[in-house]
Amino acid sequence: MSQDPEDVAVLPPPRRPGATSADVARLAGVSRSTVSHILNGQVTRFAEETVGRVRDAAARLGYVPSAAGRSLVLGRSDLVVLAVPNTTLTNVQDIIEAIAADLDDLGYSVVVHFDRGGGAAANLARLQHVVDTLRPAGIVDLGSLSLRDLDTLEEQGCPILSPRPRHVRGVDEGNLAIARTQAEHLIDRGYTALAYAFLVDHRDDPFGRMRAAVVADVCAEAGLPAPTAISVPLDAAGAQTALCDLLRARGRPVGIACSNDEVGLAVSFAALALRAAVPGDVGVIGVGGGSVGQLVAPRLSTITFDVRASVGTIRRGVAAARGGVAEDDDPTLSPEIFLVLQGETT
Amino acid sequence: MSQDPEDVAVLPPPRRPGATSADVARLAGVSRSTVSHILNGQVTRFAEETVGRVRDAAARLGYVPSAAGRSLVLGRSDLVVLAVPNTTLTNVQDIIEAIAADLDDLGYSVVVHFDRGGGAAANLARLQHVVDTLRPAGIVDLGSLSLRDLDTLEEQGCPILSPRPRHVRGVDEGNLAIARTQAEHLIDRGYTALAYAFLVDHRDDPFGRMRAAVVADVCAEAGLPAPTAISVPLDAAGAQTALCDLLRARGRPVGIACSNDEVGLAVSFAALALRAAVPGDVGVIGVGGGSVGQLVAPRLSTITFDVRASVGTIRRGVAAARGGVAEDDDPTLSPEIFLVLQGETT
DNA sequence: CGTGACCGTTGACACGTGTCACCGCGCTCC
DNA sequence: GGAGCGCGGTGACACGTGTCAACGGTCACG
Repeated sequence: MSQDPEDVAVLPPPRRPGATSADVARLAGVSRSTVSHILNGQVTRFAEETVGRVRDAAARLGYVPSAAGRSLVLGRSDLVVLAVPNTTLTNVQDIIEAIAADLDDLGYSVVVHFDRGGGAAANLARLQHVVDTLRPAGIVDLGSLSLRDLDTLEEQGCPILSPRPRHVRGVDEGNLAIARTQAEHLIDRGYTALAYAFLVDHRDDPFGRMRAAVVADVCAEAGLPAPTAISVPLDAAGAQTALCDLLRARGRPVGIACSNDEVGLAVSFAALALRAAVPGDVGVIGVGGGSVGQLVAPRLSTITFDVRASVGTIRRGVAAARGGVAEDDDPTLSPEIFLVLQGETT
Repeated sequence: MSQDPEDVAVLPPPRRPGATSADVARLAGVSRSTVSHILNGQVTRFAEETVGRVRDAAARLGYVPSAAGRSLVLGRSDLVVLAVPNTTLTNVQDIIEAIAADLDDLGYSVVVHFDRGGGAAANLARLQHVVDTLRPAGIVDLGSLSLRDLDTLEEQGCPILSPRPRHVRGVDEGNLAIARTQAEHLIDRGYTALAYAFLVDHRDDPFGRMRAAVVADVCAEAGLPAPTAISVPLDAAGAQTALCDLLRARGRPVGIACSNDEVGLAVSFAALALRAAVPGDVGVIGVGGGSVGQLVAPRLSTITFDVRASVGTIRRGVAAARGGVAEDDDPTLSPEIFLVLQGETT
């Protein structure tokens, strides 16, 4: 403090530590308020020459506003929490990547929050803690939260950027729409006997049971007999045994909704080995949208997220939370359509 | 402010807004400093009864410290930036999930940062911006950064939690160790003619070229002829054509390092269709560790990250950055071993 | 000439936290 | 009986930002 301020202005550290807005103000010869206003877009209220000086000083110092300072005064951060369900969607990486890229362009950073074992209540509590701590600008839910959870979080002032899930009868978990879509697809293809294939030896997954329950609901709605549940191990012999038992019990044709693409491929391979026609004798639909499923013959029918639609919807959610409208809003993107069918061949 | 403070203490909002440490102090009848000290572990310096009162008050109010406030005063946040390379590692989701879970237990949140098109310099600049803004507690690199990038970031006071990549001769990109491991595996298996299979029609990927260059280096070191580069489309017919051309040019046997598991499976299927023995006439190794590769016969040799080792190493890095030692440090986890071979059958 | 409006700019406050230095008190020891 | 010491606890500051209210000056208008 005994140092001449002029010295500080004469020797602007070009890259060393994080320059503050006070440094910018000093270098530009204005007050810190002015810097803050100009750098936040209040340009019209200042002389053009001042705006130039401030911007130049900021650029010269490599000034980057501190997220901590901003969050503190604004009461919310520039973070978006991405809630990822504990499911095996093969292209989850692509989805996260696309969302992160889009939000990055908008100036947000993405904090990932994965569901973990311990039940829905524990996961909500963990998410709650993160929200309380980080005060994020919003939450994007990939199907991990129930409608009630979403409402709870929104009530606490944390906007939900993702669309409300398509309503599923009897349940409120968004990702269960996957199971409904699977069942409806198989029924559309003419299968009147359905089965649900679990992945044997998978980590504790209350999820699978709920999906199977949704398939049962759809069958009941359509007046079809209740689906059979089978467990499929991820090896050729085991899968054949499981499928063989199913065919003996239910006869042909049978449509099998699988808990993921790996199970779907195992079932599909097993059917071919058993000389069953796919599709025809056996209908198969997976979940995940993995590229391998599209590599084999016949291509595996599978369900995945529509990355483009979800990104567009989230972009719209961000704009709404900001109180504006997205510049490049694409009205053809329905906020309801999140799931998409790939390779409708099995 | 005209309100009696007693009133505030009598009506503690149980869940409504984010209670501050001042609220806790008021309710417990102590100063804010005391609350801060006790809640940060300075327990021995206070009377047991006071500690109890403070903790009770904090619990009753559902107090959660503000990340913004902490970050501001500490100069660093409780965020960890995870730099994800633009590669098709099938199990990247698992890796992210495992790392996020582990860091979550340690009290950190994970901000994902994906490589995007635009080149290494642009990606580094984006990462730099995030680091300047967020002041993260550390960076975990999954192979996106060069050694020089890592040094640059560490110099700026942002510790690198992930291990320095195994040194690869002539290059400094960590993920290129993948290509070296692939090549060495094929050579170990007795193949003296090598090829590198690109994914045709993939997004612009300077990555693939560099991997192929590493394979060429390994061949040169081992005194083998330079590898052939082929492009493999993800359909059965196209893959067969590509493989057929290769076999005609190079003869048998040939070991093929593939840019990912999908290419590996395509090559493997094509070889079987061409009545070539796998392994034997054709050796195949992919990248990604996808479960489908382990489902088919023969199981695909593939390279993936050792999730357990990487998590252990990162945990150690966190402890080191904190200036302590991880409680449950497992000394059997070498910080060098990140890559692991799965299903060594093709 | 007085009053009001407008322009460009600024001072001051609040946000919530961690921590350094300090304070009072009761006890012990010479 | 006074000095010293440890215990238990606290006041005050700093961190970096956004924004409200207010400032001085100039110009137009009555």
